[in-house]
Amino acid sequence: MSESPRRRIPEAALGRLPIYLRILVELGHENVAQASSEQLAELAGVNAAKVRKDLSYLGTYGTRGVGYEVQFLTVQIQRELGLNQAWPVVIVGAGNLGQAMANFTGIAERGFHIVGVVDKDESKIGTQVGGVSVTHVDSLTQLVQLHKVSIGIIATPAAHAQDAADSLVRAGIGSIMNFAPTILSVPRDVHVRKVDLALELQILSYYEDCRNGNLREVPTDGRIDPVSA
Amino acid sequence: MSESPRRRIPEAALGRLPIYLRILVELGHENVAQASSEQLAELAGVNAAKVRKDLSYLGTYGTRGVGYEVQFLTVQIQRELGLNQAWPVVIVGAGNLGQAMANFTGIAERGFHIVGVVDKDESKIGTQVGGVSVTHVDSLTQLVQLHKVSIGIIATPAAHAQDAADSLVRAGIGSIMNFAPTILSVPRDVHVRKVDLALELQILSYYEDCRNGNLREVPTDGRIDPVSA
DNA sequence: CGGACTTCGTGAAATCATGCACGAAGTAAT
DNA sequence: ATTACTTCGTGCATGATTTCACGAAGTCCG
Repeated sequence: MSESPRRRIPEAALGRLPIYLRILVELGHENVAQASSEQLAELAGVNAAKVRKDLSYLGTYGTRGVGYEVQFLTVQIQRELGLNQAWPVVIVGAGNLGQAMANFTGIAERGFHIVGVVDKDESKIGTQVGGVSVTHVDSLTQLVQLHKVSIGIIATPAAHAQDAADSLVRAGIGSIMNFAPTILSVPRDVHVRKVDLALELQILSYYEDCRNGNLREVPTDGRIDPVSA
Repeated sequence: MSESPRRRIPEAALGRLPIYLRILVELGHENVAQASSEQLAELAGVNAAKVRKDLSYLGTYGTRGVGYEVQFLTVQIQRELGLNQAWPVVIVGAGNLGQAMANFTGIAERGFHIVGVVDKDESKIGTQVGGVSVTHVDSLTQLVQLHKVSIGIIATPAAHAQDAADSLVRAGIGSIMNFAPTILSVPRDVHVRKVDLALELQILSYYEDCRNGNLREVPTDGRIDPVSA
């Protein structure tokens, strides 16, 4: 595995890399030079073997008997995630969520740059949101091409999400983060990640309902009976 | 219609039930009486066999040769998810995200009720957010007990998220939705779901980087070579 | 009624993810 | 150099999830 280990990283592992990255950046700020998989696992709330396996997809960057170099590993993960550039991002929908995303410091801190917020509602156009002024959705293509944007965020009501997606795709975007509770249909080569806030609450509702004695055999003990119908 | 054969639903399937539910509700609004697993799969963007298996965890509610009754199945999923009651919810943090969540209609539409928003910043206290006025975080316990709240949302900066979690746990909450990019430490019986917005963007960044032909060589010596296409 | 057709429910195979356990490779100290 | 100790990398077993494929159970129609 010396030359070109550009194997694809499994989804599950990929989803944890940003977590390790955040932890490493924090450790760096505290001037910690090295960290073992054990320590990282502790901070990430996972198993140490998992940390090692996840990191092994990037290459063999650890030192046995010592651990990982914080600075070095930070850079490797950033590079792997494509974070050695500032990605320009557009937001479609200047409602509460769109505004929240535009103002979200965590996004800017991690190297994403909101270059535009568009909406179809005339009353919102011209208002300042997160340092940019809202423009009409018709300006999307222009915006995308001008700033070479490849990531779009859909923060519209569900009813307009597919329209928003179509506009983004037409404008030439390659990846979409979708907050609307809708299954978008997009060309195969466009990547969509959905974030469904109500869905998350509904899952919590399930667990709360379980806890409240509405019995469903919770997973605390391990063994499950094959109950017949 | 045997007595509830409530075996535990696998996480993966549980995560899709809210999607089926949304689709069924929509179909109901369009006065569609029945739907096959094929149709549901199409609308949910998944495989038909998966739909059937997922639904089979609830019981055998389909009719062979016909499909599923939309109204009936809707109710069954709601019941399974514990959505036959309106869950009161508190939000900790009245920043952009907290406000967006408080105002988010999708949440109210699905039977969740924001009964309070708290913050530690004096300047925010008293302001109206999503129909309630922001109170001090010290009033959390009172709020939780008064409204019998069991679900809390953390929308604070990362630095205060653990404090927020501690307060919620002390107040007696059982489930937490955490927007802060932090691993919370909570008692074992408290359920946490994290929603990490920057993380999602970082994953999109990875795929965009792949798409851009950035076939990253992984040098074992640590040299970083910014390969451009 | 019977045969053609539809669609569910589910065992079994295939795929993916996790966690253990151990050898390999390093450090530290004598 | 040797011994003791640490910690990585990974093969392998186990578990979870997805997908396939097919029998079972229903509808429809002549």
